Amino acid sequence: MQIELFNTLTRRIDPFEPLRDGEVRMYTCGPTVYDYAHIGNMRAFLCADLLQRVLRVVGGYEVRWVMNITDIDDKTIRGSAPGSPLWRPEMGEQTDDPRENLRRYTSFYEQAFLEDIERLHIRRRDLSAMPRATEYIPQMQDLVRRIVERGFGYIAGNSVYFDLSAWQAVAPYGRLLPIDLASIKPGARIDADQYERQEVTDFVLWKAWKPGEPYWDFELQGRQLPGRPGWHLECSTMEHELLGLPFDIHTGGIDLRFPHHENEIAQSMAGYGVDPTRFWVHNEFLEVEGQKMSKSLGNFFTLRDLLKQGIDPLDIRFAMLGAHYRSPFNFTFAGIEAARGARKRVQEYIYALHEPAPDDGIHVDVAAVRERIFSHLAHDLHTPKAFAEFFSFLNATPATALSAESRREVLHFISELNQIVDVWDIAPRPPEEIPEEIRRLAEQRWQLRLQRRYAEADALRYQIQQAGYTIKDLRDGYIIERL
RNA sequence: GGUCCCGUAGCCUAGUGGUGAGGCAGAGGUCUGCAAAACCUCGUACGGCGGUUCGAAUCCGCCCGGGACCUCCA
Repeated sequence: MQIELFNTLTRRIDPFEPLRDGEVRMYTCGPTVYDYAHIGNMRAFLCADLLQRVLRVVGGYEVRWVMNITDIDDKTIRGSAPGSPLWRPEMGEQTDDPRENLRRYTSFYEQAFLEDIERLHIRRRDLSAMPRATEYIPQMQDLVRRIVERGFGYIAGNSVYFDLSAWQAVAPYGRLLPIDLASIKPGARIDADQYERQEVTDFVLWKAWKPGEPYWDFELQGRQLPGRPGWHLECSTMEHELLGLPFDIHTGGIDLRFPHHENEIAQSMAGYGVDPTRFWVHNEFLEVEGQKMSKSLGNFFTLRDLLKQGIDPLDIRFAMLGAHYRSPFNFTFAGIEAARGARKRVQEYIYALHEPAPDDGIHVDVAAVRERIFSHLAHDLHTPKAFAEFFSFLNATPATALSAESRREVLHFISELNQIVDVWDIAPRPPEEIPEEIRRLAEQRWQLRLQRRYAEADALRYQIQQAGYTIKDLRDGYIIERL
């Protein structure tokens, strides 16, 4: 099916075709591993995951998906510095080597991140690579060298900067977000990489070493410039190395449009001579109870915070997919509760599809429903419309009324849909592990009930409920379920 | 201060000029000894005030509220 995507570059929904036949190359700006990821970060990765799954399942493409790990920047350096309050015992002992400390610190949070995304069913197997920035230092240095050689970079104070005015003389800048060009101050430089979005200025490509910080040797134009890469540089380099330029789709949070992605474009074009990607896909932010999520408001959550509260990560996944990726998603606990109920309802429907069908079961046109739902997904990942369509179908088509053949077809379709949504179990209802004691009580109750000794039967049911199980009476028997 | 987005029934989420939107919660009903589950039925909502129009949630203006980027905790 033809996929269409909103492209930040063109500001409209464009039909998508990969540059190479049948294969989509896609890059996602990954986490900076300085702390546990929060649910706002998670939304961005979930949106990317949705996109790559829709490309595979609806578009029928092979997808080569790369998400980087930023393991060198101000925050990771600060966190791994000697005496840092952020250092945790699980990271081991701090050493005399800043680079080794950085490695221990970031690998701890990288591991935590991998665990987090796995819980949200962002599958490691779908990612063809998760490169760490520190493993591509020589390639980054090569890109800096290219940029300088072509006259778009210069050395100043042992750092290397991108010469924005030289660049603007030959190419447009501000393609992703209209930038007020008048605010550009010629020659002004920015060193900070704390997601530097200070001003439209010459941004740093290579940052000079400061005592105590990790550094890599770098020789440029006969000068020794020990230091580390600037933030924007890593993505430009790793895309080039792992996907090849140009590639198809670049995703990230909407905040990264400027300056990060804008600078990425400038670097890649200036250094490699290639406009790196054709589709820029940006997801909107997450809010909490209608407010910006921030530590000062006390509404700041990591995924782990929510798991501690007993929330099922798949309910979070389902809730987030319920909002369109270009709309703000309002995270509320009531919303998660609603998602839980809706998800469970579908799960029960799936279980019911596995049960024996009546002889007079009705037939449904599954192909038509599939077509409608998938075309909503194909049209700029419109999950809300797809879900509305899906639930309308479920409402109109009770599982219990379906013929055996239709049940198979519906099940097959839901299983296909679940290759994208990935929050349901397509298998039959798993047998409950019911303790012998509970089974005995339930059987006793059933016998009492057959004898119409209801008061005694109810007392037993109450006892069973206290033990955490519930009885559902059927026509000729009963089932026991865990509460 | 500049540029821009949003405000939909109790709660979420779609919908950009002209029948019904989807989910959760809630109400009534069928079934059941009772219940649970399942199934059926039920909600004329569009922040406020003006304006344009035969007709506005949808367009325009102002106001209120939330958010984004431009000036580092996404």
